[in-house]
Formats: sequence, structure tokens, C-alpha cells
Amino acid sequence: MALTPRQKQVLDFIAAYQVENGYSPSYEEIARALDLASIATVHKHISALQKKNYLSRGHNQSRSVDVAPRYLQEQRRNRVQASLEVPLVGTIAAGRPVETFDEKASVSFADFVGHKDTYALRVRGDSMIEDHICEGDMILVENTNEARDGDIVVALVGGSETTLKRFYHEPGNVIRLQPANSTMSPIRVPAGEVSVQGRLLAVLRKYQ
Amino acid sequence: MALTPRQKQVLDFIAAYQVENGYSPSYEEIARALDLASIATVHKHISALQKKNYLSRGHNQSRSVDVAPRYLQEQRRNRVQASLEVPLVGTIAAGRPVETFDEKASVSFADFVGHKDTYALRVRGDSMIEDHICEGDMILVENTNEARDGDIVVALVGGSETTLKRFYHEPGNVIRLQPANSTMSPIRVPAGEVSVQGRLLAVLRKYQ
DNA sequence: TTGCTTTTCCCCTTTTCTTCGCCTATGCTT
DNA sequence: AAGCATAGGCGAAGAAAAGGGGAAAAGCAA
Repeated sequence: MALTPRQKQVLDFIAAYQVENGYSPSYEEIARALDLASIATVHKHISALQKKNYLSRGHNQSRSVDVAPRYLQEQRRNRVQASLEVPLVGTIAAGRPVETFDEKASVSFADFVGHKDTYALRVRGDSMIEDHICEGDMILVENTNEARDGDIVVALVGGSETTLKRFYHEPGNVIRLQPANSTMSPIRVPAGEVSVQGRLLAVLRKYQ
Repeated sequence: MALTPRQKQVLDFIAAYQVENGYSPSYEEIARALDLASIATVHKHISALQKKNYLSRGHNQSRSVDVAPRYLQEQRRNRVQASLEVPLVGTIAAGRPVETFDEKASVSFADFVGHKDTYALRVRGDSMIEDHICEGDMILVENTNEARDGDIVVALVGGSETTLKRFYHEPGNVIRLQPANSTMSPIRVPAGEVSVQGRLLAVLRKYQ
């Protein structure tokens, strides 16, 4: 589902316009910007972009096109930057010397992201503290709707609450969202009222 | 299913073009870049690459070739891959929706390494468990000999044991190395017998 | 209702991909 | 040496997608 040059131009213009004005351009404005004589052409481009999941829009609603998160992510990913790697020199343990190993000599961010569709969140609250995920930690989340029992997921419950919990199926088409905090109770809801927004890939914690 | 030299050239060009432009090259452009007179030759290369699972494409769709994850992985292994950034989309907490902030924010490895002399270690044992540093976690360590009270440091004690502990000065030129585990006792040694090998910068934990 | 906007229909040209036949090397197998 | 497979290459014809247009119908908000 790759973009064509013209489609990318349309998408770039819409994204820039939104940043500039805070709302979306009309077809007329897009046509002027791209030097098109007919708004029918704009409509075709936008339909194509929507089919490729780069845009969303409401039917017959004016100025309702909106760039999908996918685009913003791809933009960032294409920002070329020097690769940062640090040497991985061994393991450390209480009461033992550093054991050096030479198998994998370095660590890079790619080892922690590794997926195309990833985003980050900052953790607030202590609901996963017994899994050693703390307030202020950064988590990397794979953007997926699928989860297996025991996965730690970002879950949207009842359309309004988003939360980080362990995911389990229970009998009767019920999902249990299990906090890792003995002072909190698990959430049990019908499967239809939960949507998985992502799966935990990594925890990053920075000191100082 | 290894690549031939020419196939690798085609693949590398396509990947570079995509990063550069945000969309795929046409056969015509590939032919020009590789100094080929016929786009039929390009077509053959691309078909071969698809058969070897290095590319995907849509039938009869222009500029639809896309490099497969396989290629990106192999690149990453060769350290040619640029450092990745992931969008930071907000905070997550139990019982509250994701609060998105400023769409521009992103996280990169640079945020965790900085420009310091840094190395990585894998953690073994539970001596820092109450600071939520677990067995198997990767830690990033700044290569320094200096530490302030309360810093978590990599310390070499008595020339043989290396350990991860919190660092404190005590009266009488004594250093206390404090584990974060109530079942363990702090280590108290004369300052001359301890050398700080590094200071904890970050904890990275990977799932799956 | 009016004005702004989106959607749809039918038309067109250009770009791009696919396929076909044919060619030259190189290396491996009888 | 002959036969065969494979990588690499060329040119041209045909077909489909991308890109573009005008006009009119249809939605929506003031």
C-alpha cells in the first residue's frame, strides 16, 4: 500500500495545512495548492489515500479529512539520523565480577523497537508496579489489535478509559484486565467492550 | 535464496529511494539508476526479488514495490540502519484516557544515551529489585569514576567483585553500597577499596 | 434558501507495468 | 565438446493504473 508521488504531495499539503491552521483544507484549497483545475481530481486522491489508510474523513462533512497516525509515524521514521549504538560488555550481578561475553557486541534502539508500527507512552500511576513498571517510565507499544493471554496491553475499555494491564480471556466471552498491584482489582468486561490498542514491547526508564 | 549482486543493487536502490522520497521508484527510474536500457530487465529483477521474498508489490500498480521486513532486518543486522524514533503520544494511567500531548514529541535512543561515554550491561540477580531493576534488564551505564550520594553505580569492590548498588559516603572515609532488597545487607568498605566503574543512566527492559 | 463543500458520472491523456521473443555470457553436468 | 540452467540484458506491443478535467447532483450549516 505504498503512496504515489502525487498522493504524497496531497498528504503532505494536508498535514502542513493542519499544522498551520488547526483545521483541514477544503478540496478547493487543495486543488489550488497543487495547481489542479478540478476538485474531482482532489476527491480521487483523497479517496485513494483513505483506501490506503493514510487519511480518515467523515462522509459529506466539510473539512473533515484528517491524516492518520500512520503518516506521522512514517514521517518521523524517515528522519535520517546517525545510528546510536552502545557496546554491550557483559552481565553484572551482586557479588560476581562482570562477565564479558562477545556474542552480541552492542545494543541499538532497533533492538527495542524492531517493529514498523510503534509508539511510546509515559506511564502514570502504580497499577503495574509489581511487574516493575513505574510512574514516569516510558513504554514502547506495538500498534496492534491482537493480544494473547498474559500479554501486557494498552486497552480501551468502554470507549473512554485507556489503561495498561495484563490481558486474559475468561469463560463466557469475558476479558480480564489484570493489574500488577495487589491493592487493585482486576477489570472484567464483555469482550465487545474492550479494544486492544497495543502490546507492550519494552520499558525504558531514565535516571537524572 | 541469496541475492545476486545485481539484485542487491536493485534492492538497495529501491530502499534508498523510498527513504529519500517517501514513495517507490518506477521501473523507468530504476533502469536509469542502474544504467539499464530496458525496463523489461528491471521487471525481471523485481520478479526475482519478489520470488525470494525480498520485495512485495501489487499487480499492475505503479510504484507499488515495497521492501519486505526481511530486508530491513538484514540491514539492521549490518548496522546500516539509521537510529529509530518513535512518536511519544501521551501518558497512560489506570482509569483515565490516554492524554495526548503535542503531536510533535518523539523518543529516540539519543534521549537515553546522550553524548556520553556509555556502555550496556545485562542485569543478573535481584539486588536492586525494590528499585524495580530486574533480572534480565539491560542497563545503560555512563563510563565515569565519579558518583554522588544516592546514585546507582557499577562498583568494583576489592578488585574482584563488580556490583550494581546505590552509592553513599559515610563518616570515617567509608563507602556504603546499598542494595535495594530488604533481604540483603549493605556493603561497607574503606573508600580506597571501592572504585566506581560507572553511573546508571537508564534501564531498558524488553518483552518477548 | 443560499452558499460552501463534497460526491458522482463520464470523459480524456500520460505514466507505468506486464508480457513476449530473442540475445549473450558463465558455470555446471554429462 | 555438447547440453543445459541461470543471470543479465534488449525492444516493442498491449493493458492497466495514475492523473487529470467539466458539469451537475447532493449534503450541510447558517
